[in-house]
Amino acid sequence: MATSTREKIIQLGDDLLRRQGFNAFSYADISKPLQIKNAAVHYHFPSKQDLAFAIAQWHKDIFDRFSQKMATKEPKDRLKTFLNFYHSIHLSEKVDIISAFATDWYSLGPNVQTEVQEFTELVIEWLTELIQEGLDLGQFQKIQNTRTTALRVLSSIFASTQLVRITSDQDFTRVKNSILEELLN
Amino acid sequence: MATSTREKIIQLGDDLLRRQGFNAFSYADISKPLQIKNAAVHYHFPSKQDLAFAIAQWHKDIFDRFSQKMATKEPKDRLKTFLNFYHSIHLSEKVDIISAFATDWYSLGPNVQTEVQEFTELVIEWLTELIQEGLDLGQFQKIQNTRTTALRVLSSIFASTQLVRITSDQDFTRVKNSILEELLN
DNA sequence: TTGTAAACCTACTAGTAAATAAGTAAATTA
DNA sequence: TAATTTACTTATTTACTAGTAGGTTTACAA
Repeated sequence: MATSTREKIIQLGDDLLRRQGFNAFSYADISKPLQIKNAAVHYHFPSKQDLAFAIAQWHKDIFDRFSQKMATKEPKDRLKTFLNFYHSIHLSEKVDIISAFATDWYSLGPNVQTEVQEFTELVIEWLTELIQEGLDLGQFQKIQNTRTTALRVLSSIFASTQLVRITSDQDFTRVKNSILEELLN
Repeated sequence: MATSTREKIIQLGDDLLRRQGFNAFSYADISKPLQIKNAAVHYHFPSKQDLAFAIAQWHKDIFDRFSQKMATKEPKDRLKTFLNFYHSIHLSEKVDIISAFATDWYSLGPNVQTEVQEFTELVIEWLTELIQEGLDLGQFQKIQNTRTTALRVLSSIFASTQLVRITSDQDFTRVKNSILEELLN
Protein backbone atom coordinates (compact mmCIF):
# COMPACT_ATOMS: atom_id res chain seq x y z
CA MET A 1 0.00 0.00 0.00
CA ALA A 2 1.67 3.14 -1.26
CA THR A 3 1.56 6.10 1.11
CA SER A 4 0.70 9.38 -0.57
CA THR A 5 2.86 12.45 -0.06
CA ARG A 6 -0.03 14.07 1.76
CA GLU A 7 -0.18 11.16 4.19
CA LYS A 8 3.59 11.20 4.64
CA ILE A 9 3.49 14.90 5.50
CA ILE A 10 0.79 14.33 8.10
CA GLN A 11 2.67 11.46 9.69
CA LEU A 12 5.96 13.33 9.80
CA GLY A 13 4.21 16.47 11.00
CA ASP A 14 2.57 14.50 13.77
CA ASP A 15 5.91 13.05 14.72
CA LEU A 16 7.56 16.48 14.88
CA LEU A 17 4.63 18.04 16.70
CA ARG A 18 4.73 15.44 19.41
CA ARG A 19 8.50 15.20 19.67
CA GLN A 20 9.42 18.87 19.48
CA GLY A 21 6.28 20.95 19.65
CA PHE A 22 4.31 22.98 17.12
CA ASN A 23 6.61 25.99 17.11
CA ALA A 24 9.81 23.99 17.13
CA PHE A 25 9.55 22.52 13.65
CA SER A 26 9.38 24.18 10.27
CA TYR A 27 8.23 23.19 6.81
CA ALA A 28 11.87 22.53 6.00
CA ASP A 29 11.93 19.80 8.65
CA ILE A 30 9.20 18.10 6.68
CA SER A 31 10.32 18.72 3.12
CA LYS A 32 13.94 17.66 3.61
CA PRO A 33 13.38 14.10 4.89
CA LEU A 34 10.67 13.53 2.28
CA GLN A 35 13.00 14.88 -0.41
CA ILE A 36 10.50 17.32 -1.75
CA LYS A 37 10.57 21.11 -1.85
CA ASN A 38 9.14 23.44 0.71
CA ALA A 39 6.44 24.61 -1.69
CA ALA A 40 5.21 21.05 -2.13
CA VAL A 41 4.28 20.97 1.54
CA HIS A 42 2.50 24.28 1.11
CA TYR A 43 0.65 22.81 -1.86
CA HIS A 44 -0.95 20.17 0.36
CA PHE A 45 -1.24 22.38 3.44
CA PRO A 46 -1.24 26.08 2.53
CA SER A 47 -0.66 27.14 6.12
CA LYS A 48 0.78 25.46 9.18
CA GLN A 49 -2.66 25.71 10.75
CA ASP A 50 -4.03 23.59 7.91
CA LEU A 51 -1.44 20.97 8.72
CA ALA A 52 -2.31 21.08 12.42
CA PHE A 53 -5.95 20.66 11.52
CA ALA A 54 -5.20 17.65 9.35
CA ILE A 55 -3.14 16.07 12.12
CA ALA A 56 -6.02 16.50 14.58
CA GLN A 57 -8.44 15.01 12.06
CA TRP A 58 -6.09 12.12 11.42
CA HIS A 59 -6.04 11.28 15.11
CA LYS A 60 -9.81 11.37 15.24
CA ASP A 61 -9.93 8.86 12.40
CA ILE A 62 -7.38 6.60 14.05
CA PHE A 63 -9.20 6.72 17.34
CA ASP A 64 -12.50 5.95 15.63
CA ARG A 65 -11.02 2.83 14.07
CA PHE A 66 -9.36 1.92 17.36
CA SER A 67 -12.58 2.17 19.38
CA GLN A 68 -14.52 0.21 16.77
CA LYS A 69 -11.98 -2.56 16.84
CA MET A 70 -12.05 -2.59 20.63
CA ALA A 71 -15.84 -2.50 20.95
CA THR A 72 -16.19 -6.24 21.33
CA LYS A 73 -13.45 -6.67 23.92
CA GLU A 74 -14.15 -6.44 27.60
CA PRO A 75 -13.38 -3.28 29.64
CA LYS A 76 -10.35 -4.71 31.39
CA ASP A 77 -8.63 -5.59 28.13
CA ARG A 78 -9.65 -2.34 26.51
CA LEU A 79 -8.00 -0.41 29.33
CA LYS A 80 -4.85 -2.50 29.10
CA THR A 81 -4.61 -1.97 25.35
CA PHE A 82 -5.12 1.75 25.88
CA LEU A 83 -2.34 1.94 28.48
CA ASN A 84 0.00 -0.15 26.35
CA PHE A 85 -0.63 2.21 23.47
CA TYR A 86 0.64 5.07 25.61
CA HIS A 87 3.58 2.98 26.67
CA SER A 88 4.66 2.74 23.04
CA ILE A 89 4.27 6.51 22.68
CA HIS A 90 6.57 7.15 25.58
CA LEU A 91 9.17 4.73 24.22
CA SER A 92 9.28 6.67 20.95
CA GLU A 93 10.19 9.87 22.82
CA LYS A 94 6.98 11.48 21.79
CA VAL A 95 4.17 12.78 23.93
CA ASP A 96 0.48 12.19 23.64
CA ILE A 97 -1.18 14.23 20.89
CA ILE A 98 -3.62 15.83 23.35
CA SER A 99 -0.90 17.18 25.60
CA ALA A 100 1.10 18.25 22.56
CA PHE A 101 -1.81 20.36 21.38
CA ALA A 102 -2.53 21.56 24.92
CA THR A 103 0.92 23.03 25.45
CA ASP A 104 0.83 24.85 22.13
CA TRP A 105 -2.83 25.76 22.62
CA TYR A 106 -2.42 29.50 22.11
CA SER A 107 -0.53 28.97 18.87
CA LEU A 108 -3.50 27.17 17.35
CA GLY A 109 -6.23 28.75 15.26
CA PRO A 110 -9.87 28.48 16.36
CA ASN A 111 -10.83 25.71 13.93
CA VAL A 112 -7.87 23.60 15.04
CA GLN A 113 -8.82 24.19 18.66
CA THR A 114 -12.36 23.01 17.96
CA GLU A 115 -11.10 19.88 16.26
CA VAL A 116 -8.80 19.10 19.17
CA GLN A 117 -11.61 19.68 21.63
CA GLU A 118 -13.81 17.24 19.77
CA PHE A 119 -11.08 14.63 19.71
CA THR A 120 -10.35 15.05 23.40
CA GLU A 121 -14.01 14.75 24.34
CA LEU A 122 -14.16 11.59 22.22
CA VAL A 123 -11.34 10.03 24.23
CA ILE A 124 -12.73 11.11 27.60
CA GLU A 125 -16.17 9.75 26.75
CA TRP A 126 -14.68 6.50 25.53
CA LEU A 127 -12.79 6.14 28.80
CA THR A 128 -15.83 7.11 30.86
CA GLU A 129 -17.96 4.46 29.16
CA LEU A 130 -15.22 1.90 29.58
CA ILE A 131 -15.07 2.58 33.30
CA GLN A 132 -18.85 2.50 33.68
CA GLU A 133 -19.00 -0.84 31.88
CA GLY A 134 -16.18 -2.20 33.99
CA LEU A 135 -18.08 -1.23 37.11
CA ASP A 136 -21.29 -2.80 35.83
CA LEU A 137 -19.51 -6.04 35.05
CA GLY A 138 -17.81 -6.03 38.43
CA GLN A 139 -14.37 -5.93 36.82
CA PHE A 140 -13.50 -2.57 38.36
CA GLN A 141 -13.67 -1.41 41.94
CA LYS A 142 -16.07 1.32 42.92
CA ILE A 143 -14.28 4.57 42.58
CA GLN A 144 -15.51 8.13 42.37
CA ASN A 145 -17.48 9.79 39.62
CA THR A 146 -16.76 7.99 36.33
CA ARG A 147 -15.80 11.12 34.38
CA THR A 148 -13.45 12.16 37.17
CA THR A 149 -11.83 8.75 37.07
CA ALA A 150 -11.57 8.98 33.31
CA LEU A 151 -9.93 12.38 33.63
CA ARG A 152 -7.48 11.07 36.18
CA VAL A 153 -6.56 8.06 34.08
CA LEU A 154 -6.07 10.26 31.04
CA SER A 155 -4.12 12.97 32.80
CA SER A 156 -1.98 10.53 34.75
CA ILE A 157 -1.04 8.63 31.67
CA PHE A 158 -0.36 11.55 29.43
CA ALA A 159 1.49 13.56 32.02
CA SER A 160 3.68 10.51 32.43
CA THR A 161 4.75 10.59 28.80
CA GLN A 162 6.04 14.08 29.56
CA LEU A 163 7.38 13.51 33.03
CA VAL A 164 9.54 10.54 32.10
CA ARG A 165 11.46 12.76 29.71
CA ILE A 166 12.75 14.43 32.85
CA THR A 167 12.91 11.57 35.31
CA SER A 168 13.24 7.95 34.25
CA ASP A 169 11.64 5.20 32.21
CA GLN A 170 10.87 3.31 35.42
CA ASP A 171 8.52 6.04 36.56
CA PHE A 172 6.28 5.49 33.57
CA THR A 173 5.81 1.79 34.29
CA ARG A 174 5.16 2.64 37.92
CA VAL A 175 2.29 4.97 37.08
CA LYS A 176 0.88 2.64 34.45
CA ASN A 177 0.72 -0.29 36.84
CA SER A 178 -0.67 1.89 39.59
CA ILE A 179 -3.61 2.89 37.38
CA LEU A 180 -4.38 -0.74 36.68
CA GLU A 181 -4.08 -1.78 40.31
CA GLU A 182 -6.30 1.04 41.43
CA LEU A 183 -9.12 0.09 39.12
CA LEU A 184 -8.92 -3.67 38.95
CA ASN A 185 -10.34 -5.94 41.59
CA MET B 1 11.24 46.64 46.93
CA ALA B 2 12.47 47.58 43.48
CA THR B 3 12.63 44.75 40.99
CA SER B 4 15.77 44.69 38.86
CA THR B 5 15.57 44.42 35.09
CA ARG B 6 17.17 41.02 35.32
CA GLU B 7 14.44 39.84 37.67
CA LYS B 8 11.74 41.35 35.46
CA ILE B 9 13.11 39.49 32.44
CA ILE B 10 13.08 36.20 34.33
CA GLN B 11 9.52 36.70 35.54
CA LEU B 12 8.23 37.70 32.12
CA GLY B 13 10.21 34.91 30.49
CA ASP B 14 8.70 32.43 32.91
CA ASP B 15 5.26 33.76 32.14
CA LEU B 16 5.78 33.44 28.39
CA LEU B 17 7.39 30.02 28.69
CA ARG B 18 4.46 28.65 30.62
CA ARG B 19 1.74 30.39 28.66
CA GLN B 20 3.07 29.91 25.12
CA GLY B 21 6.03 27.56 25.21
CA PHE B 22 9.76 28.03 24.82
CA ASN B 23 9.76 28.27 21.04
CA ALA B 24 6.68 30.46 20.84
CA PHE B 25 8.15 33.60 22.36
CA SER B 26 11.03 35.77 21.26
CA TYR B 27 13.33 38.30 22.90
CA ALA B 28 11.11 40.99 21.40
CA ASP B 29 8.19 39.69 23.46
CA ILE B 30 10.31 40.41 26.51
CA SER B 31 11.96 43.68 25.54
CA LYS B 32 8.79 45.44 24.32
CA PRO B 33 6.69 45.22 27.51
CA LEU B 34 9.71 46.13 29.63
CA GLN B 35 10.45 49.07 27.30
CA ILE B 36 14.04 48.13 26.79
CA LYS B 37 15.91 47.10 23.67
CA ASN B 38 16.41 43.58 22.43
CA ALA B 39 20.12 43.78 23.13
CA ALA B 40 19.46 44.63 26.76
CA VAL B 41 17.89 41.23 27.21
CA HIS B 42 20.91 39.65 25.56
CA TYR B 43 23.11 41.60 27.95
CA HIS B 44 21.56 39.81 30.91
CA PHE B 45 21.05 36.49 29.14
CA PRO B 46 23.38 36.14 26.15
CA SER B 47 21.44 33.19 24.78
CA LYS B 48 17.90 31.95 25.18
CA GLN B 49 19.35 28.88 26.88
CA ASP B 50 20.84 31.13 29.54
CA LEU B 51 17.40 32.57 30.16
CA ALA B 52 15.87 29.10 30.39
CA PHE B 53 18.56 28.14 32.87
CA ALA B 54 17.85 31.19 35.01
CA ILE B 55 14.14 30.44 34.99
CA ALA B 56 14.77 26.88 36.15
CA GLN B 57 17.08 28.16 38.89
CA TRP B 58 14.50 30.73 39.94
CA HIS B 59 11.92 28.01 40.43
CA LYS B 60 14.34 25.99 42.50
CA ASP B 61 14.82 28.99 44.77
CA ILE B 62 11.09 29.62 45.06
CA PHE B 63 10.43 25.99 45.85
CA ASP B 64 13.16 25.97 48.46
CA ARG B 65 11.59 28.91 50.23
CA PHE B 66 8.15 27.34 49.87
CA SER B 67 9.18 24.02 51.40
CA GLN B 68 10.99 25.75 54.24
CA LYS B 69 7.93 27.82 55.04
CA MET B 70 5.77 24.69 54.91
CA ALA B 71 8.07 22.52 57.00
CA THR B 72 6.23 23.15 60.24
CA LYS B 73 2.74 22.56 58.87
CA GLU B 74 1.17 19.15 58.92
CA PRO B 75 1.05 16.91 55.81
CA LYS B 76 -2.65 17.42 55.13
CA ASP B 77 -2.31 21.19 55.01
CA ARG B 78 0.90 21.03 53.04
CA LEU B 79 -0.86 18.97 50.37
CA LYS B 80 -3.79 21.36 50.26
CA THR B 81 -1.51 24.37 49.88
CA PHE B 82 0.34 22.56 47.12
CA LEU B 83 -2.86 21.78 45.24
CA ASN B 84 -4.19 25.30 45.69
CA PHE B 85 -0.94 26.62 44.28
CA TYR B 86 -1.59 24.66 41.10
CA HIS B 87 -5.14 25.87 41.06
CA SER B 88 -3.87 29.44 40.81
CA ILE B 89 -1.55 28.41 37.99
CA HIS B 90 -4.37 27.01 35.97
CA LEU B 91 -6.48 30.12 36.53
CA SER B 92 -3.71 32.27 35.08
CA GLU B 93 -3.80 30.25 31.85
CA LYS B 94 -0.32 29.01 32.44
CA VAL B 95 0.90 25.48 32.88
CA ASP B 96 3.17 24.04 35.50
CA ILE B 97 6.85 24.84 34.92
CA ILE B 98 7.79 21.16 34.90
CA SER B 99 5.40 20.27 32.11
CA ALA B 100 6.38 23.43 30.24
CA PHE B 101 10.00 22.30 30.26
CA ALA B 102 9.00 18.71 29.52
CA THR B 103 7.18 19.55 26.31
CA ASP B 104 10.07 21.64 25.04
CA TRP B 105 12.60 19.16 26.38
CA TYR B 106 14.47 18.65 23.11
CA SER B 107 14.86 22.39 22.63
CA LEU B 108 16.80 22.67 25.88
CA GLY B 109 20.56 22.52 26.25
CA PRO B 110 22.14 19.89 28.51
CA ASN B 111 22.79 22.23 31.42
CA VAL B 112 19.20 23.45 31.41
CA GLN B 113 18.01 19.85 31.29
CA THR B 114 20.13 19.01 34.32
CA GLU B 115 18.75 21.97 36.26
CA VAL B 116 15.18 20.98 35.41
CA GLN B 117 15.88 17.40 36.43
CA GLU B 118 17.19 18.55 39.79
CA PHE B 119 14.17 20.76 40.36
CA THR B 120 11.75 17.98 39.41
CA GLU B 121 13.44 15.50 41.71
CA LEU B 122 13.20 18.08 44.49
CA VAL B 123 9.43 18.33 44.04
CA ILE B 124 8.93 14.57 43.78
CA GLU B 125 10.97 13.95 46.91
CA TRP B 126 9.11 16.67 48.79
CA LEU B 127 5.81 15.06 47.81
CA THR B 128 7.07 11.58 48.66
CA GLU B 129 8.11 12.68 52.14
CA LEU B 130 4.82 14.50 52.62
CA ILE B 131 2.92 11.33 51.80
CA GLN B 132 5.09 9.17 54.02
CA GLU B 133 4.59 11.57 56.92
CA GLY B 134 0.85 11.66 56.30
CA LEU B 135 0.77 7.89 56.44
CA ASP B 136 2.81 7.77 59.63
CA LEU B 137 0.50 10.29 61.28
CA GLY B 138 -2.57 8.39 60.12
CA GLN B 139 -3.79 11.38 58.13
CA PHE B 140 -3.58 9.55 54.82
CA GLN B 141 -4.97 6.21 53.79
CA LYS B 142 -2.61 3.40 52.90
CA ILE B 143 -1.97 3.58 49.24
CA GLN B 144 0.69 2.09 47.04
CA ASN B 145 4.38 2.84 47.00
CA THR B 146 4.93 6.42 48.20
CA ARG B 147 6.98 7.54 45.21
CA THR B 148 4.36 6.13 42.87
CA THR B 149 1.68 8.04 44.72
CA ALA B 150 3.80 11.17 44.56
CA LEU B 151 4.24 10.69 40.83
CA ARG B 152 0.53 10.23 40.35
CA VAL B 153 -0.35 13.30 42.37
CA LEU B 154 2.18 15.35 40.45
CA SER B 155 1.24 14.08 37.02
CA SER B 156 -2.48 14.29 37.68
CA ILE B 157 -2.26 17.83 38.83
CA PHE B 158 0.04 19.11 36.17
CA ALA B 159 -1.65 17.33 33.33
CA SER B 160 -4.81 18.98 34.53
CA THR B 161 -3.39 22.45 34.05
CA GLN B 162 -2.92 21.45 30.41
CA LEU B 163 -6.07 19.43 29.91
CA VAL B 164 -8.41 22.15 31.13
CA ARG B 165 -7.18 24.39 28.34
CA ILE B 166 -8.98 21.97 26.06
CA THR B 167 -11.92 20.88 28.18
CA SER B 168 -13.32 23.01 31.00
CA ASP B 169 -12.49 24.71 34.26
CA GLN B 170 -14.76 22.28 36.08
CA ASP B 171 -12.53 19.37 35.17
CA PHE B 172 -9.63 20.85 37.08
CA THR B 173 -11.58 21.15 40.32
CA ARG B 174 -12.84 17.62 39.81
CA VAL B 175 -9.33 16.18 39.61
CA LYS B 176 -8.05 18.31 42.47
CA ASN B 177 -10.80 17.17 44.82
CA SER B 178 -10.40 13.59 43.71
CA ILE B 179 -6.73 13.63 44.71
CA LEU B 180 -7.62 14.89 48.15
CA GLU B 181 -10.43 12.40 48.63
CA GLU B 182 -8.24 9.54 47.56
CA LEU B 183 -5.56 10.31 50.09
CA LEU B 184 -7.45 11.67 53.05
CA ASN B 185 -9.17 9.47 55.56
C1' DT C 1 -4.64 14.44 -29.77
C1' DT C 2 -5.81 18.16 -27.17
C1' DG C 3 -7.20 19.88 -22.74
C1' DT C 4 -7.05 19.95 -18.02
C1' DA C 5 -5.99 19.21 -13.43
C1' DA C 6 -2.99 17.26 -9.91
C1' DA C 7 1.44 17.33 -8.01
C1' DC C 8 5.07 19.11 -7.98
C1' DC C 9 9.56 22.70 -8.70
C1' DT C 10 12.19 27.18 -9.15
C1' DA C 11 12.67 31.39 -7.41
C1' DC C 12 11.42 34.78 -4.55
C1' DT C 13 9.48 38.00 -0.75
C1' DA C 14 8.74 40.01 3.55
C1' DG C 15 9.18 39.33 8.06
C1' DT C 16 11.28 37.68 12.21
C1' DA C 17 14.64 35.00 14.90
C1' DA C 18 18.74 34.93 17.89
C1' DA C 19 22.87 36.98 18.41
C1' DT C 20 26.81 40.45 18.19
C1' DA C 21 29.85 44.62 17.71
C1' DA C 22 30.63 48.99 19.10
C1' DG C 23 29.38 52.97 21.43
C1' DT C 24 27.43 55.71 25.64
C1' DA C 25 25.81 57.34 30.11
C1' DA C 26 25.79 56.66 34.85
C1' DA C 27 27.30 54.64 38.92
C1' DT C 28 31.05 52.47 41.55
C1' DT C 29 35.66 51.85 43.00
C1' DA C 30 40.71 52.85 43.48
C1' DT D 1 39.52 62.53 40.27
C1' DA D 2 40.68 58.95 37.10
C1' DA D 3 39.67 54.26 35.89
C1' DT D 4 36.63 50.86 35.58
C1' DT D 5 32.42 48.43 35.57
C1' DT D 6 27.41 48.12 34.97
C1' DA D 7 23.59 48.57 32.30
C1' DC D 8 22.18 49.72 28.73
C1' DT D 9 21.41 51.70 23.20
C1' DT D 10 22.12 51.89 18.18
C1' DA D 11 22.94 49.47 14.33
C1' DT D 12 23.79 45.43 11.98
C1' DT D 13 24.39 40.44 10.65
C1' DT D 14 23.20 35.87 9.59
C1' DA D 15 19.95 32.56 9.33
C1' DC D 16 15.62 30.95 9.06
C1' DT D 17 10.43 31.51 8.94
C1' DA D 18 5.86 30.94 6.61
C1' DG D 19 3.98 31.85 2.55
C1' DT D 20 3.41 32.95 -2.70
C1' DA D 21 3.75 33.64 -7.85
C1' DG D 22 4.43 31.36 -11.74
C1' DG D 23 6.42 27.68 -14.50
C1' DT D 24 6.92 22.43 -15.50
C1' DT D 25 5.88 17.60 -15.66
C1' DT D 26 2.85 13.81 -15.58
C1' DA D 27 -1.31 11.39 -15.99
C1' DC D 28 -5.72 10.93 -17.24
C1' DA D 29 -10.10 12.30 -19.71
C1' DA D 30 -12.70 14.07 -23.70
